[in-house]
Amino acid sequence: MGKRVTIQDLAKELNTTASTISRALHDHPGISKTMTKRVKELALKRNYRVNSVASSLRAGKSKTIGVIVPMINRDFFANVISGIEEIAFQNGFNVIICQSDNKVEKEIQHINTLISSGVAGVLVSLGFETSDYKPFDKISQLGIPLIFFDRAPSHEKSIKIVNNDKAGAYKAVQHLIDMGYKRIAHLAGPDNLSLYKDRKEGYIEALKDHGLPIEEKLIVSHNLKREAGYEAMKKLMKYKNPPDAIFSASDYSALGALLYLKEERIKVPEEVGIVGFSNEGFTKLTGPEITSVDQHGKEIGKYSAKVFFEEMASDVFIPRTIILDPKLIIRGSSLRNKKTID
Amino acid sequence: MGKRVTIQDLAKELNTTASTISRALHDHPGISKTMTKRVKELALKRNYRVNSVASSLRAGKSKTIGVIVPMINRDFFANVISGIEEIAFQNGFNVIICQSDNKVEKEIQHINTLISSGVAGVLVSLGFETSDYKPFDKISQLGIPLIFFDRAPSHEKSIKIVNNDKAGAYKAVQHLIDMGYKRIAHLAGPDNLSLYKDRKEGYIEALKDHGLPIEEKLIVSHNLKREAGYEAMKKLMKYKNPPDAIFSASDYSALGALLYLKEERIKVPEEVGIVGFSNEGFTKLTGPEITSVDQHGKEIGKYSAKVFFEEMASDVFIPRTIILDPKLIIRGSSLRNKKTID
DNA sequence: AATAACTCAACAAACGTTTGCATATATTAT
DNA sequence: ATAATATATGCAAACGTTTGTTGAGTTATT
Repeated sequence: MGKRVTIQDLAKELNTTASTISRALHDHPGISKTMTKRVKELALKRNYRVNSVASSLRAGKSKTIGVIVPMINRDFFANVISGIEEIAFQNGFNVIICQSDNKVEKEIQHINTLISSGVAGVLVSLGFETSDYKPFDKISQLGIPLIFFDRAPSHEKSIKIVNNDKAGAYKAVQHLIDMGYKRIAHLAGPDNLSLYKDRKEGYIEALKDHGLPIEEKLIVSHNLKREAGYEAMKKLMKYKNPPDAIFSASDYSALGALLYLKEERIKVPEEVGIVGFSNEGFTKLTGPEITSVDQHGKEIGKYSAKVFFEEMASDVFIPRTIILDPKLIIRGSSLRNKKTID
Repeated sequence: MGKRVTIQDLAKELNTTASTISRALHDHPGISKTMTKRVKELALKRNYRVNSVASSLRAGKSKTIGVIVPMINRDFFANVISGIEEIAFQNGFNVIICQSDNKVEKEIQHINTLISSGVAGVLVSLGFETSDYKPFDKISQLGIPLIFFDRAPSHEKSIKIVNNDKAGAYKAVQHLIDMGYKRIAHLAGPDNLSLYKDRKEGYIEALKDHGLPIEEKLIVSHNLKREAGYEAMKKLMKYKNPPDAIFSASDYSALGALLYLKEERIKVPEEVGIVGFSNEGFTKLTGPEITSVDQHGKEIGKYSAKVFFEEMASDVFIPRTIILDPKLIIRGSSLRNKKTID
């Protein structure tokens, strides 16, 4: 069980001091080429690794980025994380990932541990119960860059990387209209998160633009889960005048809706069309495959990380929002021959 | 942009020293109740957070666990990580997650950064190209507990938490035999990872125990991906005497096989039965749903973390293997009425 | 009353790195 | 030859926490 090699050890072996070793390893111009070479060779030979705890302490911050997401076992978040990691590692940073499980108290706990561990920045996607953003202020107050992605606060005082959810929703609904669906219902998420609000607005706007009426009872708020989608679908189909298409703010509830319809032997897409949101991996594995709005998670992750590095370099804080345009992936659940009545 | 509060700040405010503050916060018996109370109140008021970088440096190790996995966008790994986090956070630890993307060089890079960041322990699931375990020795040599889970080295000198893959495979194949399938093919993973070797052995043993012949050409090695499963299935079905069932070491390739069969209008499970491995989320979303072997990832994660804490507490290293029994989840892809010939 | 025992808090060092400043040697200019 | 400059290295402090040791003050013991 060997003790870890430090620059002191290297210094002793070369009859010099820690400062010289440190400078040599960092290619400081004040150190001679020969010395630099000797040091680097010895460091390699002795398998020296910088103690980044010590260097973080000295520097006042670490080369670590904290990421808080609701959960990692969602394709979208897993992809975002991959994107973040890619950029982070390129810059010699590593990443601490925290799952909030959509719970406010866990978010707060994670904020505290991240601050304690001296992260250089924090990237957050909010849980959908979070409406109080104060706990996050602690981070900014300490001068730690704070960047929201995907699920961001509704106010304008932060840095956000988000999808243009409204445009995505609009595309989805427009597509359903193009396919000839007339009574399009919406499974909506909680309004306190702007992205769900935006999806709903996109839905409404698309209907309006095409002269279709907005019916309150066709908009069902739910918790985005499969079960909720199933129940919502059941409820909707019990109406005297049921919808002929569903645009869901979540793939999971879209799947729930699909499962209900299959149980009831209602044909998809012939009788009812379905479009989901997020392009989860499973959407191309169902029968029929589910049309969905892709949010290119990896890109969002990369952007978020890049913005963090920008933010770290600059010393003025400029709130801003970067909006990425999502893409509609059309699949079987909404692809029917257009039935025109007129 | 407020400066961070330190114990020095608190000490100054209470006309005492940092050591007293530190001890008070840790309920050291040598500090009076009154003093302890005063300190804690002030700490709360000033929103003091321990600087864990400093405390890690002082302690010689941090309260962080490093986790290296091939990728996080797999249900199994996502669940393992959830399990690890749960136990870690209970113990006041946090978790750094690194994705190796199944690349050896990334594993090595991650090992180095984890050592640099002074993690207290490392939990690893190997990439499937890793056959040289030496890079991991560095970790143990520094006295850092190293625990493998799921994809572990084949040798006996490490601590591992693994599934009883052989038993899982045996159950899967036995089930296929029970269902009346006679020519069962196996989509095998690389032999250098014990878990794939074990799955193959379970397959072979089950066949033997039931008096079925082992045919080399029914065992196809592949890279576990969907595309490979598709191609393997295509190849197998071209034989003059094709298999009537597939036991795949991966759900993804099982899905690939299923997709090929559907394309060819070969009925599952009537003509060909399919069983996968891992119980990925999508297996219950396909048509028909795919029978699979569940590895209860969350449990593995929890075990791994617990073993790490045990290991940290003890000072003798005892190589050991903890084996969890996987469970067969029977679904539509293998559930047919038994056809007996005899 | 003198000493022992105890309680509480301060002192100081250490963890490993980085960096401003000082110093010593070598080089060049005058 | 001497002063000015350049080059290369050493010294020491700092980051914030923890902890062994010391010391002052108080209470108990004889």
